[in-house]
Amino acid sequence: MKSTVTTIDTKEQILNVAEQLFAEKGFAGTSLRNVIREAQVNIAAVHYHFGSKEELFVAVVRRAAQQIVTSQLEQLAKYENLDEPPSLEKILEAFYGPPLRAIIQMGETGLIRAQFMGRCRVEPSPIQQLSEKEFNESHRRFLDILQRALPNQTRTELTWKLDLAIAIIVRTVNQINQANSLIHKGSSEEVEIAISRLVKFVAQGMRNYE
Amino acid sequence: MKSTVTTIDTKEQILNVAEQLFAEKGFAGTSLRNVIREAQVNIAAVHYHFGSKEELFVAVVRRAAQQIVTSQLEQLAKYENLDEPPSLEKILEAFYGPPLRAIIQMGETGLIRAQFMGRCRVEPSPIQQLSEKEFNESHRRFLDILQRALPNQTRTELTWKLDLAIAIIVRTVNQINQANSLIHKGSSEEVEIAISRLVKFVAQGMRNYE
DNA sequence: GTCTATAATTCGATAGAC
DNA sequence: GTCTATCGAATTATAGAC
Repeated sequence: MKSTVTTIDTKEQILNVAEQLFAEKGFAGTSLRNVIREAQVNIAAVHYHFGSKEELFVAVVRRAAQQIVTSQLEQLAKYENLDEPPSLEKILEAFYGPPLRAIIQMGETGLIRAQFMGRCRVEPSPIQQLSEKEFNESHRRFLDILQRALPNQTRTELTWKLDLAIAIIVRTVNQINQANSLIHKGSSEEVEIAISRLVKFVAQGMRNYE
Repeated sequence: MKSTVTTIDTKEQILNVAEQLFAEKGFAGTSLRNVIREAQVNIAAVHYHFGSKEELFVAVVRRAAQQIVTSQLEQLAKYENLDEPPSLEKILEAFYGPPLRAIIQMGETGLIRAQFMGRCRVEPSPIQQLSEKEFNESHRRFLDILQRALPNQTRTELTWKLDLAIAIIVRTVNQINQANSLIHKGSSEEVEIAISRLVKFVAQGMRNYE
């Protein structure tokens, strides 16, 4: 079916360009004209495939979030059914490792995705809410297992610590390739070192309590 | 001089409303017409007092950043001329304490300021650069004294750790009053507890190295 | 599914009267 | 210093031909 292929290409082309521009300029700072110019498609194609600017944004969020969440939960599943809770370090490794490796492996596209996800967290209502919804289940399950690994800490305490852990990974991936950043786009060994240092940095802060 | 008083009121009124709208919607998401409607001033007044939308943004940044930087450097000055470097905890206390206390003391206005400063960090070029410039000297001096307190760590390592420390304080103040957040707008005792927990959280991660 | 053409708003900025 | 009026450009979205 030639027409189907063409459609998918057009849709994906729009999604890719929209993700990049939303990442760089935010929702309000990106116009559909910017998107269609770079994607080399017609303005009407956006409305035909997605309906509106906001629905286009939701589509971009869905695609990005699902990949991250799926890889995280895949790692987490190994631990959830064990009698013994895993160490805090293993949990953080399951949280940080998959998205970081995926982003690095994707190259330039990964950096765009990282920037996009970070921007979602500071978008005004209702854009931010649309994106956070995609992570709800993942965050709840990570909190559950954190609770088992750190039984002396309250749910509230673990919640703001996980929130800070997210802020840290978001900032880290957004600083990739910046001067003096923890990670520079490069070898997979460098990524593993960065992950272990991030895990160490955060684990120290999370374990501490009172 | 009545006219002077009126002028200052108009300028400050514009600054206050602009800070709130920039904080909520970002630079691109805020129109000058939104500002003048809420500030109840004339559209031409904005251009008369500030010149352009971008110059208005710079004026808002200046006012917000200078207050934070001044209070931080005031604390830091006590340590810079000592022979013995202060402990890591004391440095972080000087970094986190003054802005956090100021924001809490300002009430609703402080929350807006916090949101605004957080948003500056994710604005696209050249907006972000305009705001980071205001913090350059402060960050350099904090790095210098961190270097003395943690002589075993490289400048690069301390740089990304300070960057994460900033990401943490930014996220924390932006989550004030959210469910399960570390701080809820309230008593000054609660603020001091929050500061010490934040310091503890970050100090653990920063001290660790290799 | 893709295109052109255009409707209907909204934007930043300015000229000029007061 | 403040106002009205307005320009020129850009925006989202849609109608209708192909």
